[in-house]
Amino acid sequence: MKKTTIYEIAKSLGIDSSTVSRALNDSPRVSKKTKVKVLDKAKELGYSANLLASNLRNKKSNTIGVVVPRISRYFFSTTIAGIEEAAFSHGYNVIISQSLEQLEREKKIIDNFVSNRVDGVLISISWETQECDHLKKLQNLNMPLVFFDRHCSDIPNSNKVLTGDFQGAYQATEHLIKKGCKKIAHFSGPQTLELYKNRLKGYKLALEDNNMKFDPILVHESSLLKNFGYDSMKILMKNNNGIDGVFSANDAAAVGAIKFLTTIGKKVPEDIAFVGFSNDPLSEVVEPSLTTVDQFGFEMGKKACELLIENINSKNLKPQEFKTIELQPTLIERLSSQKQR
Amino acid sequence: MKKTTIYEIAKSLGIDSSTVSRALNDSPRVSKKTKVKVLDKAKELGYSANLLASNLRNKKSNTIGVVVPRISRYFFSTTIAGIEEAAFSHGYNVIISQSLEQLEREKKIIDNFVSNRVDGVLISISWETQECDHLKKLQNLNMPLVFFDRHCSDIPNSNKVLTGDFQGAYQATEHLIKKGCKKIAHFSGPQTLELYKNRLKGYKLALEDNNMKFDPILVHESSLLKNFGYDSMKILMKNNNGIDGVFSANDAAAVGAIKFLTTIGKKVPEDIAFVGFSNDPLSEVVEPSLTTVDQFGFEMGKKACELLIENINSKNLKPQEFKTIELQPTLIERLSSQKQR
DNA sequence: AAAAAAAATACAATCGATTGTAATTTGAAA
DNA sequence: TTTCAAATTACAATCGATTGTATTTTTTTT
Repeated sequence: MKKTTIYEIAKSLGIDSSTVSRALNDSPRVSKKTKVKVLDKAKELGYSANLLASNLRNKKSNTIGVVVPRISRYFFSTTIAGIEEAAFSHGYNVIISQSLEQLEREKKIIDNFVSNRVDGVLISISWETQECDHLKKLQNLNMPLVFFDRHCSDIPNSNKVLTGDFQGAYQATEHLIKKGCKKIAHFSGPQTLELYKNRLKGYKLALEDNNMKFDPILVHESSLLKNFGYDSMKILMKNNNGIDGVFSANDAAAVGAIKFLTTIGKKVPEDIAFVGFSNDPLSEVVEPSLTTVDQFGFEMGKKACELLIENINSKNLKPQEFKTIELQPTLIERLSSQKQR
Repeated sequence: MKKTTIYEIAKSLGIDSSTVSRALNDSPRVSKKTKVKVLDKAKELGYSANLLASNLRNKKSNTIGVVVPRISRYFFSTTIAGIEEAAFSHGYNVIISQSLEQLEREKKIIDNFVSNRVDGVLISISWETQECDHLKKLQNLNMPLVFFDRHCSDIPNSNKVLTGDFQGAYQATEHLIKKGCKKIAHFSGPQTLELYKNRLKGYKLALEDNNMKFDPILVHESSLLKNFGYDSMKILMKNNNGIDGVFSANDAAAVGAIKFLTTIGKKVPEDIAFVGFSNDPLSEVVEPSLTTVDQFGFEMGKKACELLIENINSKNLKPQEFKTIELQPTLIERLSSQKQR
């Protein structure tokens, strides 16, 4: 079942392949009459352009490479939906690979993207990614690169679309304080990632600004999976140190913690109030519903992709000025923080 | 920043490009000595094979096209994770596009895949997809195609990886009956999709096998979003027809329904027991936790991708026998169905 | 040392589309 | 009708890697 090429069209019409090519691309150098003939014949023969050939010649693949830690994590899948949306409307394809939080895999993926000559790369780095030589290589190759959500502090000159993690965390913590919490714990994520550092900083500053002292013992660092939230809460309760609020750097851990409290008969928010981060679908469903910080994953993906495409188009035009877009998150108040004062 | 080609390597070593190519591919026709020289020079010049060129020549893109209705739906993102896993380990790239449940978009995506000469296509069709000419076209082009989860009854001769929807639904319904439910409602999805038809059939047969009469008034068809579950439950309760169990064709709708019952003070499972479908993360978190049917999305994606790759490799060897793999789902018992008899 | 066999390398066409340049055709002006 | 510019179309090289065939070099055999 060989596919038709422009040569077949050309031969069967007795004209040259270059004319066929120009006709198909609606070039002004071809007469209307021939264009019609070519288009008709193309349809008749079921012609479908071979983009492999076209891309080779044009040195452009119309493809964007995306690296995420894990596709099935809700935030990332939303992000991808946004990327897909923007890419689709600009005529780009999207290759997606997951690093599974492994640096080695991430490197392989990047190499593969280079070999496939993607026009640009969107990445949210893995936990393990500390030195970013593989990404610097991209920049040296002059290949547009945009970070989203998780970036490399190692590379100052780069395009990024981030959440206002600091502000979000500050708001979340301040919200708990306003609701009357006196002793607030924090579930934090891997400190290799800037974003968790920033959420921690936001938490810290909100405390200080409200004359509450920051106590490292109240900060639990983990991968923030649900069961870690459960376990962290257990430990905190065992030490029985009068905690009455928790700001969790993600929703899953908060949900785990709430589930633990339910098992021991503690009330949320009366005994302990909660704020999470991300607005995961879980947060709306858990009992009581979880106050959280919406990160706008879809918009982030869309913005990141648009920024990348902008970059692709302006390639080599000017010494690129790097942009950092920060999407300001919004606190969504639900029941888990509605403490009576 | 021009990229190095085999010609540069060849020239700088004073040998022919064909030798370089063979050296890079570790062909036995090249001496070890030259291989070493070539490899060294390649590294020195930062050579990265241009797969656009290679793919054109080899008529193989090493890329798999995937169409899903919506990436951010948990089941599909899990499925994609499975696909990615299998693809990665076989050296394939994955292009992902979402139909957003629109036939027109689906058609465009397929055309694009053909133009990009993907080696095969994995698809879970949209709601709107009833006639599948665009997919038949793929088959005519001799392009391997595997359906997963949602397939086209229109195309009998095809490869599919499906859930045992009938069996799952049967089990779920029977489970409710065994727990003592006497009047069981069913939330069903769009009947354009085989899978919802099958879940309905399973529900029906389980009733009949247990001498309970099937009452169409108890079947609510919707898109199964959370709020539809909420609304359906409201309607069912308004009619006050003594329902004491619900089998929902997905988890979101069940969660919505449970949330409604909470607002009117009805108890789950005491007053009304629930079983959902899919084992969405929500199902574990909702209060009470939702008994559901695990669909093994990851395995489905992996299996589908492996089947596709098998197909790609055996292309043209034999008149393809079509396979349908059915993954048998498992009932996960949680609290929402633990009714006292 | 010459002949034959084997190993290594070079030449050249190919995948399918694009594009600068050259050649031809068309139509208008003289 | 001739002339010249404009509109069409054809020719040929190119993108970068692959591969069958031809040629050269090396090794083995006699």
